[in-house]
Amino acid sequence: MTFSALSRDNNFERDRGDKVRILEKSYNPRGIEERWYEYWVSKDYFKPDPASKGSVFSIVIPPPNITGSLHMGHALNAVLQDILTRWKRMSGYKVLWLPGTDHAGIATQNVVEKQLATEDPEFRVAMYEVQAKNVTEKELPSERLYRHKLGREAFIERVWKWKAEYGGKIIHQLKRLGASCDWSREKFTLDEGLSRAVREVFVRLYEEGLIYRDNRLINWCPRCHTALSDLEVEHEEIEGKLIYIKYPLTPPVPPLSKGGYITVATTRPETMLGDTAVAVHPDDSRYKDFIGKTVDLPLTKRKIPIISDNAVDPSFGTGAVKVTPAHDFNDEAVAKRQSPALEFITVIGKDGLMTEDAGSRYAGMGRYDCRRLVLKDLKEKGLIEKEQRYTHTIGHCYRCKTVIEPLLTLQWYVDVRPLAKEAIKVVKEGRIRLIPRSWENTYFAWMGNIRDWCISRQIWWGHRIPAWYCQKMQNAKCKMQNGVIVSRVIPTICPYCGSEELIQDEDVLDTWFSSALWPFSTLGWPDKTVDLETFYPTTVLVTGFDIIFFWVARMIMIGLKFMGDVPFRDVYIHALVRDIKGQKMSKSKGNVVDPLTMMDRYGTDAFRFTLAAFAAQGRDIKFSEERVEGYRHFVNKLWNAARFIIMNSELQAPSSKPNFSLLTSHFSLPSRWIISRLAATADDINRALDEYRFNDAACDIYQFVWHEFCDWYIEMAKSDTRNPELKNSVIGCLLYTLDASLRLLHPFMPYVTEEIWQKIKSWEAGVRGQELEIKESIMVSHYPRSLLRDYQAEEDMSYIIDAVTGIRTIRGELNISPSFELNVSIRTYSRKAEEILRENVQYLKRLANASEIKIGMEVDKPEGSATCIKSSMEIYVLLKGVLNIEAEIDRLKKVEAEVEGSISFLNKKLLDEDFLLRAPTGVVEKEKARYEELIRKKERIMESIKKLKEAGGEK
RNA sequence: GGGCGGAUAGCUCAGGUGGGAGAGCGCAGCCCUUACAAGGCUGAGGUCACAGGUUCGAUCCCUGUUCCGCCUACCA
Repeated sequence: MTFSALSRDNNFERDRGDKVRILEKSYNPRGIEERWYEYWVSKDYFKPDPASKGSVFSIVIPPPNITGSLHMGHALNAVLQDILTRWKRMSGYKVLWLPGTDHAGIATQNVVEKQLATEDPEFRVAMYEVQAKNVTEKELPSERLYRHKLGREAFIERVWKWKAEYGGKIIHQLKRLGASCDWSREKFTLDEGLSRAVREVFVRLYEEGLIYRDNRLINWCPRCHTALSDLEVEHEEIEGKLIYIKYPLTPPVPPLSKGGYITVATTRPETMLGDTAVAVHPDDSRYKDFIGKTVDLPLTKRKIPIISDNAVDPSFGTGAVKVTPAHDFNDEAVAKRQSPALEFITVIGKDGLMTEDAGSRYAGMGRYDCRRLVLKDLKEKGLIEKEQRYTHTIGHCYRCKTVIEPLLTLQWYVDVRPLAKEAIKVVKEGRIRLIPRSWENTYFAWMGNIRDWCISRQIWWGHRIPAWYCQKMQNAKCKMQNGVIVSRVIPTICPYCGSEELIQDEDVLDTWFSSALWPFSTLGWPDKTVDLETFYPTTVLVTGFDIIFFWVARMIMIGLKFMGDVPFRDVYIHALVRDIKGQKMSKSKGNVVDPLTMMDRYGTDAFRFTLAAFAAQGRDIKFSEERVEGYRHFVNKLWNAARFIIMNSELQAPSSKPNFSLLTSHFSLPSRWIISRLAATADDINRALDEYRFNDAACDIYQFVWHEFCDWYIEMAKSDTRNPELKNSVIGCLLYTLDASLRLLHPFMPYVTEEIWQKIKSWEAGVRGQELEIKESIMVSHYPRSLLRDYQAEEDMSYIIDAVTGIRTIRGELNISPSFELNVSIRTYSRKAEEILRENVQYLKRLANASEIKIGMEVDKPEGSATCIKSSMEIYVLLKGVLNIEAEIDRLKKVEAEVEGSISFLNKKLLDEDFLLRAPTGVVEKEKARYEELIRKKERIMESIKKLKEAGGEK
C-alpha cells in the first residue's frame, strides 16, 4: 500500500511540501479500522509458520455457535484473547489463535425449523389466527412438523444452505473487533476432518467399554423432542401447589370413610396415572401395618403395593410417597431398589401428551390439561385432602425453556468416572492452572460426583452416531450378541449374519461431544500433523465460567484420554458481562447492550479498552456505556498527543533531519525521567499480562500516557522544542516515547495505534527523503520490555513536580487566574534540590506561569506571600497587596490542623513501647522520619501564620 | 440443602506478601495557556457493611451476624 491509499481518508492529508499532517482535531475511526484489518490479513500477520523459531503460544477460540450474533460475552472473550495473542506475537512468540464455529445442534435446528415454518402457508394462516383471534400459541402447529414434512436429507441440506448464508455472521463480527485469528486455519465442528475425529473417539471409547447404551430415565424436552444431558437442564424455582391425595386401601380393610386410606403428597397429580407403588419409611410407626398391603389406585383399575424405602422422609408431607418410576428420577431409583423391581408405566409421551396407558379418558391430552382434569376427577370422588402452596424447582430445557419431562428411553452414555479421575489429578498437580484459582473448588466438586453423560440426541443436525443395527435382528435371524455394530467406516454387511440390511442409528451426538475434542481435532487429529505437533497442548484457554462443565471439564477429560496430555496449561476464566444494574443481559429484559453499537458509536479501540479495563478477576462486569465514552476520550488524547508531536517535529525543515538516536543525544532531565517512567510502565504491563490482570495493565498504560507523558512530559517539551540545543533530543525523545507507548497500547487498541504508528513512520521516511509509503506494521514490531530505569532522574524530577504542584496549589486554592504571572520564592531543604530546581527553572516558569523565581536554601519568606510546604521545600508566592490575609491564615490553619492530627497519631505510636520493640526496625525508622518531617512542617506553617498576623496587624 | 463470591468516595470499581486507602465518572472553583474544552490546573468528598478475635498495629488474616449476587442438588 502506498501513500495514495492513505490520503483518501479524512484524518490525513499530504500537503505540497511532501509532508503528512494530521488535520482532524479528533480521531475518527470510520474507514480506518476496515482498512488496517484488511492490510494485516493481506500480509498474513495472523498466520504462524510452524517451522519458524521461537516459543509457541497457542489458543483455540471457544467456538461460537453459527446461529450466534456477537454479544458482550463473545466480545469480552475475544478481546482478551486478542490482547494476549497480539502481546505474545510482538514479544517474539510463534503465535496461533485458531478460530472456528460450532454447529450447535439443537439451536441451529430450532432456527431452521422456525424458518421453515414461516415459509409454510398453513403455518402462516395459523400464526395469523393466533394474532387476530388472540388464541394461545399452543394451538400453533409444532414447528417440528415442518422438518418432518421435508425429510431428513432435505432438511440437512437446508441447514447447510442456511449456514452458508447466515453462519458467517459472527466471524465477520469478530473481525470487526480486530481479532487476529489465523483465518486460514478456521474450522467448523462438522468439517470432514473434525467429524472423523468424532467417529474415532466414539469408536475407541465404545471399544473400551466407556460408551454404552442403556434404557433409563433421561431429561426429555417435549418441544425439541430430544434427550438432554443433566447440564442442559436449567433449574428454576416455581411457585406451585402440593396436593394431598387419598389413596383408598384395597378392601376388605376399613372403608374410606373410616380411615381406610393412605394420603400422599405430590406436585404432579397427573403422574399418579403411572404410579406403581406407594412408599413409606420402614421405621415409620404410623405406617408399619400398611407395608405389604395394596391400595386401589384412583382413576385406574390397578392395585399397587405399599412398600418401604429408606429414601422416604417421614417428616415431609404425610410421610407417604406415590411412586411413579417412569416419570421421576427419585422414584426410578426406588423402583430399581425393590425386588422384584417395580413396574414402569409411561403415561406421558414424547410430545408431552398423555399415552394410551394413562387410560382412555386422558390419552392424547396435554400434560397440564390432564393435570386439571385429574384434579377435577379426584375432587368429585372426594379424594383430595388438601392443597398447599409450595415452591419447588422445575427443570427447563436450556434451549427453548420448555419444562423437562423425565422419560424412559434408550440412549447412549459415556461412563465418565474413569476419565474424571485423571482430570481431577492434573488440576491437583498443577499441570492445568485455573485462573482465578477459586474455580478449582467448583471444578473438583463437580468432577468428584460426576454422573454418566447422555450423548445421544433425537435431532437431525449433528454428528450421526456411528452405530448400525442388523435388520435381521428384528426377526431373530441374526445372532449378533449386543445387537449393534460400531464402526469408523460405514459397514456394508453384518459381520454376524452377512446381511446387507443394515440401518444406522437415527440419533446424533450431543454438540458438546465434538466440542470436547476441539483443542486437537482442529489441529488435524487423528492424523499426526505438524500443527498438532507444534501447537498442542495449547498455552491458554480463555473462557467464561458458564461453560466450565459443559466444555472445559470435558476437554480436559477427552484431551488426556486421547492425546495423553492436557489440552491447555492455563484456563483463564473471565466474568459475565451484566448490565449496569448487575442483571444478566437478556432480550426479554430488553437490557442488552450490543457490542456493534458500541463500536459504531465510540470506535472499536475505545470499546476494547473498556472491556480490558473492566476485566478484573473474580468479579462480574457491570457494563457502563459512560466508561466507553471515557476511553474514547483517551483514544482522542493519544491522537492529539501524536498530532502535537508531529506538528512540532515539522517545525524543523525536513532537510535538518532531526537526530532520533537516543544514545548520541544530550538529554534534559524530563527526557531522562519520561524514559525511565516508560521503562517502569512497560515492566508493570508485562507483569500484569503475564498474570492475566488485564485491568491492571490497561490502567497502567492509561496512567502513563495521559498523566505522565501528556500532562508532564509534553508540557515540558513545549519550551524545549524552541531551544536549539535541546530541540533534536527532545523531538527524538517525544517520538521514541510515543512510539513505545503505541506499541504498549497496540494489543488493547490495535487500530488507532497502527494508524498513528504508520503516520510517524511515513513522516520519518519523508524527512529522510525516502518515499512515503506504508511501513511494515506496528503489530510485528517489538513489545517494549526490560528497559532501563533511571532512578536518579525520577528522584530529581520529583523536586520539579513538587515545586510546580506547590505553586499550582496556591494558585488554585486562592483562585488566582492561570494567566496571572506569579513571583515565587522557593526555599529548599537541600543543596541537591536547589541545584536541580535552578538547572530546570525554565520548566517551573512555564508550568506554573511564574515570571520570577528565587531558589535557594537561604531564601526567606517574603512579606505578603502565600505558603505551601512540601517535604523537600517551602514555596512562597508573593501576593503583596493582593493577598487576602485572613483567607490565607484560614487556609494555613486548615493545613496545620491536618498536620497536627498526623503528629498526634504518630506521637502515640512512637511512645508505644510494644511498637518500638516488636515492629520491624525499618517501619520504626520510617515512622520516626515521618514524625520529624511533620514537626518541621508544623513549625514552618506556624511561622508563616505568625508573619501573616504581624503583617495584618501593621495595617 | 450444600458451595462460592461481593459489601471501600455521590455512582462504577481497583487495592500481589498486614504499617494511616486510589482511579474513572460526577461535583465545586479558576482557565479556550498556539495537541486535545472529548482539554488544563486546583479542590471537596471515605469510623474500608456490622460485632468479636489474632497482632505492637487489621480495609487486608480468623470467627460470627446482616444484606445482595451466583453456582449446584432426585425432599415427593
